Amino acid sequence: MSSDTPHPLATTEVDDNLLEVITRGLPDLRKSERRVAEAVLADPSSVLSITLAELARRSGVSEPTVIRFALAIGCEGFRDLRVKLARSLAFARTTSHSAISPTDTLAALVGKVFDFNLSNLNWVRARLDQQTIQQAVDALRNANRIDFFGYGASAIVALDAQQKFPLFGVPCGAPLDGHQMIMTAAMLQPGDVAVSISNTGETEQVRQATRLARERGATTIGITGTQSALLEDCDIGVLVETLENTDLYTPTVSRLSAMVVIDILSTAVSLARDESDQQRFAQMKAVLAKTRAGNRKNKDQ
Amino acid sequence: MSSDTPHPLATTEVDDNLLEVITRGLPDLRKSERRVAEAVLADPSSVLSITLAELARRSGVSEPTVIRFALAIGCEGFRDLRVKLARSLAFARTTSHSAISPTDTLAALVGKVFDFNLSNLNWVRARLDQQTIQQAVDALRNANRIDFFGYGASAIVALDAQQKFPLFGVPCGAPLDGHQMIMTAAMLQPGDVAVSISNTGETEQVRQATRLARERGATTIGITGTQSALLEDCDIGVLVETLENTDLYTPTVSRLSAMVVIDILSTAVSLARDESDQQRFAQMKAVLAKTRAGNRKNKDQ
DNA sequence: TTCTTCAGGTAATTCTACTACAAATTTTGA
DNA sequence: TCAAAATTTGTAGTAGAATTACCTGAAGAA
Repeated sequence: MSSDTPHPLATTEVDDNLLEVITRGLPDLRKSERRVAEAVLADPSSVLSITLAELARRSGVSEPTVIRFALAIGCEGFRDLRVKLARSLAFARTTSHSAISPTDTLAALVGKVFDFNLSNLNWVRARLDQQTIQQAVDALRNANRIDFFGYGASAIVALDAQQKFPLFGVPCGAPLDGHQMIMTAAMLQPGDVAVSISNTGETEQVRQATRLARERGATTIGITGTQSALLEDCDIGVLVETLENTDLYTPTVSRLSAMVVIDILSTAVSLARDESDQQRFAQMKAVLAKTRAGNRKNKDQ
Repeated sequence: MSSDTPHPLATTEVDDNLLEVITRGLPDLRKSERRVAEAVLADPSSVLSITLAELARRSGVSEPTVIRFALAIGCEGFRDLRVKLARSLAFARTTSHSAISPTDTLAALVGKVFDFNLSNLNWVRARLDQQTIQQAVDALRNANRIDFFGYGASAIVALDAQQKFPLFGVPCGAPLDGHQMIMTAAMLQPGDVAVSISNTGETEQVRQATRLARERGATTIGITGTQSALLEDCDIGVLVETLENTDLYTPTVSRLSAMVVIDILSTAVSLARDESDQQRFAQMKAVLAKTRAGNRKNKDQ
């Protein structure tokens, strides 16, 4: 696909979000091409239904310039640009997610909440640093014991993590109050891993436990929503940049994002661990299923 | 959009998967249109890059027939078909060939997990019954007390919900073990609401508590991933249809989906409740922020 | 300045999507 | 059963969309 268009801005990976490619490439474009880029970014979804000539008119440039723009951002022509754009827009249909208002119908509200969460996940995906994730995976796969520290809203993420990781044969904990955290952290030793989760990265209880864990020689992984004090305290700092949460009514995004990151970590770790562990995992699931089928009194899922 | 193409197969909602629309509409198409449909279904992604004439040749029909086919399935022409197809394929791509394999690079894995979660949320969105949600909102906004029942993995969703709803001035609980659930349910009375969460809808502890709550006269809301026994037990049954979880390594989807539904419910309820409650909410946030700023020892977020 | 280079436009060209109409096929009614 | 009506499908033609070739003018270098 991009093999015959070796332009510097050509998309390197399979599905890079086209809008992002455009934004990133903006400075490298020529002046009038940039005008096209801005016109596209101003109202991306409309580009799907208008013609090349119309886009040229909107941008105040000639038609060939639009084509040159398309080629410059790694498309094979205007047709291809439309297809790629449609694909990119499929997830984040609403680029400018309008704020939720009390006058919204329920249908509108449902749409907005979904849109917001979807575009948030896209946002997070685009900004997640793979190297850091790799480091975290490496630390976790070799851990003798893993403890998850989360307080308040982040406690839920910690619990989620704690439910997943034991499946790979590593003992896990998720102490929920400050004292328990300290006690748990105090018991850690080299070879253990502490995963601290806090959206603000300022929660004192979590920070204390993290510092203590580090002093004890454990590897510390921090997961926060902003560059924060907690990340400084950690050996490995995973930054999960969520969409600005200007809206009063959707505080879920940070939790949701963190859970997806946890999902990635646990999946990667489980793949990295050796076969025997995977067998143990399958076995364990089988037993669980049997138990559930037997007396209908067991754990959900 | 579909207003000027009042064809019976026209897409009624925003984003129905086009491939599904085609499959569903197959029997209603005329013979030669069906040939086109089959050609498209045989290799959907290639349609994005070929011309109308080429598709006609592949299908063994004339060019106008291809256009008629496009109109028949609710598109506005071949151009529009390509755009809609590209959008649908953005999801389908993940749905079909997203099995995570041990040979995947970390980057591939990250992409797949995100893709899977994103397309899942889209899936859920398309299948969520607004009427049921409306009923749930109506019940919740008038509740004197709300209890969330979840066990195992679903306990996390219950906790999440329990963290959100008290903000609107209603006392909430989320008992986590079977005994506590029964005790809590036994204390409910008319005017109270019990929200039971279970992906399988078969968890016995949750079902027991739910039945008890209903006997006590409380309104019961069930949130499950499949049509299940639990839904039968409830006054209001919210079905959260997630993507088939064939994959061993991503059990998060059901939890994530349920959390988004909870998000919708809490947002809708908060909008529905009167001003005074909203003020209380803002006040509460202010106090929380002050406390955190003061001693740095408070709740996250 | 004059030459060179390159961004960007004009105009011509090709091809694509679509329309009008006619042929072919199927259905209906006597 | 056959002819008329209705419906499906193809042929041929066309508007206009995307693309290309080429030219102009501006900016920078010698």
